[in-house]
Amino acid sequence: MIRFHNTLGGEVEDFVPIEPGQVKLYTCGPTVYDFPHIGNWRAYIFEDLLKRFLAFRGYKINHVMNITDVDDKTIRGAQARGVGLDEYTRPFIEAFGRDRDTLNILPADHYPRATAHIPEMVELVKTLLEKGFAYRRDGSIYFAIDRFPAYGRLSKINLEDLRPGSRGDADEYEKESVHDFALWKAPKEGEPFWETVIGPGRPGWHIECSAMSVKYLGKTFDLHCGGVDNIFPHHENEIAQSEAANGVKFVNTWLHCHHLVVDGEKMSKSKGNFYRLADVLAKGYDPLDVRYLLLSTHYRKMLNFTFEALDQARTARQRIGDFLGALKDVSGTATDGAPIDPLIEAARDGFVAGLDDDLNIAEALAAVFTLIKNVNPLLARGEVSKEEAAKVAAFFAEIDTVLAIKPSPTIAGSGKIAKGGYAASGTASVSGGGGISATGEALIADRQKARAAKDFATADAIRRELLAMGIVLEDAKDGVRWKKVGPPKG
RNA sequence: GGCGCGGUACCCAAGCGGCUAAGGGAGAGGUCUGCAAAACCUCUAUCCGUCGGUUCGAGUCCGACCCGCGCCUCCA
Repeated sequence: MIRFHNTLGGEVEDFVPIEPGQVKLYTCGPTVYDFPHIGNWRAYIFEDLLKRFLAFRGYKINHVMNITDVDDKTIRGAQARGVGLDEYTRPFIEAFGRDRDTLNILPADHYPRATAHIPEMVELVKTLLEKGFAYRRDGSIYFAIDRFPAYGRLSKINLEDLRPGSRGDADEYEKESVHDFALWKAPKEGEPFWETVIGPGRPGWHIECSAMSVKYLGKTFDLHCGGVDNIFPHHENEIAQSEAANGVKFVNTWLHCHHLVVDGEKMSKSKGNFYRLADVLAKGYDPLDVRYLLLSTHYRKMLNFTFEALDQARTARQRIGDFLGALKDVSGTATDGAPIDPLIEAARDGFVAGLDDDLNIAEALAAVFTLIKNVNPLLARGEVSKEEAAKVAAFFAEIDTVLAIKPSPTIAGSGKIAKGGYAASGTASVSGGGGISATGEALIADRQKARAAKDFATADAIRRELLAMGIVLEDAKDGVRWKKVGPPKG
């Protein structure tokens, strides 16, 4: 039984989907006014883990992720650049897709864009007006919070307790109550707007998620995810709009992932600790090492991003890669060592039990590393048969449908991924994915010749040269193994 | 002020009432190796922010306190 911590109620509870075997999932997507930073990716990777694990447990998933392509920031950005909204947001949408693939995140089933769903939003606002939950003021339409008594249930907020914030937003005209929020914003000079039956204007921030989720998932669906900062007001407002309009429960389970901080502090451009994915990759790190790091801390815990932690993540992932390489090299037939099957089963049980428990990734990973720890000694003593090694490798392939931290064939082909290759003794013909340059191959071959001639000075010089190229050599009994490594530690 | 999160070894991080406190990284010694690397073996928290309490028994429950952090209408 899978259990999740539901923000609504604040407790870990059994997960029971509305339709057996099916999960309807909505995750808050990017506002495409800029490139995402690694904190955004932390959230998307958490959602990917969630999704992959649900699939692993046999669920079919219908995943919707919105693309917010009209809001204050996209409008401001487009104006500043003197281009249309569509032209302004397009590169960010494309970059989002690229980075998502780079991080091995499965695409959603639907990526509805706000600008493509104006009629649905208008319809929803119309319903709210008709039902008396909304009112007009100076061309804008607001949601009247005091008509929705359940307001504040998700975030456990009492409106009276809210610290009165600065109310200098020029968009806010006269509202009945300070906390009422805009469903529809009156047109302003120079801003894009739509002519609709509820009047000209553009949608408020929250309405798109309510309108698009109902379209693709129905009035009530299973899971809604986002960052903790979305709890209030965004998700609170979504609940108010959706439940007021539809008269039924909006979402059964809310999952919120905690923030990522850098060196213990919130990322900010002024502090110089603000990283986008490209900034990290530019330092030579493998994107899947980044994925591993962002994945390996429980989603409800604040994640402190440091390059030291990234180095540790890389090493941990390397240990898995080395282990898989060693499995590949097993050629022996049989053995009377300890049986492998129980070790694999124990690992699988631990892995599933961990993730079943509100995605306890640490427990799941511990089970995986324990398997490595148990099999490596057998490997070292030559007590693993080829068949057994294949079984262990198959297990890793199985769990990697969830973790997705191993080089995938497509990305490995680009040669960016640290992956063990293997060169038969003396020939340096490399096999296996990962790719290595022709000069690299030639150097390995030269070094093998030098070693055969006991010219160790030359051999070591070549090894250093390859290291400078980011290639580490490991001399094994039956040949030389190479792997690519990232930037130097420290 | 309100709501919430966290403080477990040198670092990261599980455990949340009961065997010798997971796992990863780093470090020390050893085996293997031409040397390395990887792997293996051994070691590295009598103790889980502090002080009380409950209990036969507490990082694990209760209370108080001390730190660090997040949100309170831009924000994953």
